[in-house]
Amino acid sequence: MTLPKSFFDRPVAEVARDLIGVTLLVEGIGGPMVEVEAYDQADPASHSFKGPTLRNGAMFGPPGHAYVYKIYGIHWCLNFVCQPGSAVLVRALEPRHGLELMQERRGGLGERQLCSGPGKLCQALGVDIGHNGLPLDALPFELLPASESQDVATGPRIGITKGVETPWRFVRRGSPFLSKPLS
DNA sequence: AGGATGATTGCCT
DNA sequence: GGCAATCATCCTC
Repeated sequence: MTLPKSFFDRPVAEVARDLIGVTLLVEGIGGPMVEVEAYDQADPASHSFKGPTLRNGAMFGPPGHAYVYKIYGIHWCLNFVCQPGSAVLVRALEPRHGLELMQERRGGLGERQLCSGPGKLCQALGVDIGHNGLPLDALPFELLPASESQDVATGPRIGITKGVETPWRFVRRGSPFLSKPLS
């Protein structure tokens, strides 16, 4: 069964860690997540740091919904809203379901390059602003718990200039599908 | 009303 | 390793 909204109504770093290994499907396309990052309102790197705005509105809505935004005018990024002002950015997953469609959307690339980054993942899964605010416990989303315990490692988040000291990047240790090695 | 900027990616040297 | 692409949002005047 797909994860209930209550799964997200917890401290964001805890949710982020527990999401490693959880299978994310959008219209049946996706696979187990191997890299996520946590952001909360006290965090200067977070979109929610300065309070609600038009863009980040979903981050202040109820837990268990999607927050989608466009970055650099080009790429979409998918987040899972947790407690108010906090969310988990989905950065990479292991392509397992719907490989053919993912490759078509991404331009016929190898498996390693299909979902190894937040923008790539959204392109491969067909996520865009139309998904902003949608509940995560209903179609087109499915979130299926991992069947085995996961070897999770943490490190500094990618691509931020503030809040760099908060080690809220969570990865499946040794996964070949990360956006970057842990370092 | 105008300008700086970004939780990125891919192409070029 | 360096940098351009591309634009809605947000902040300042």
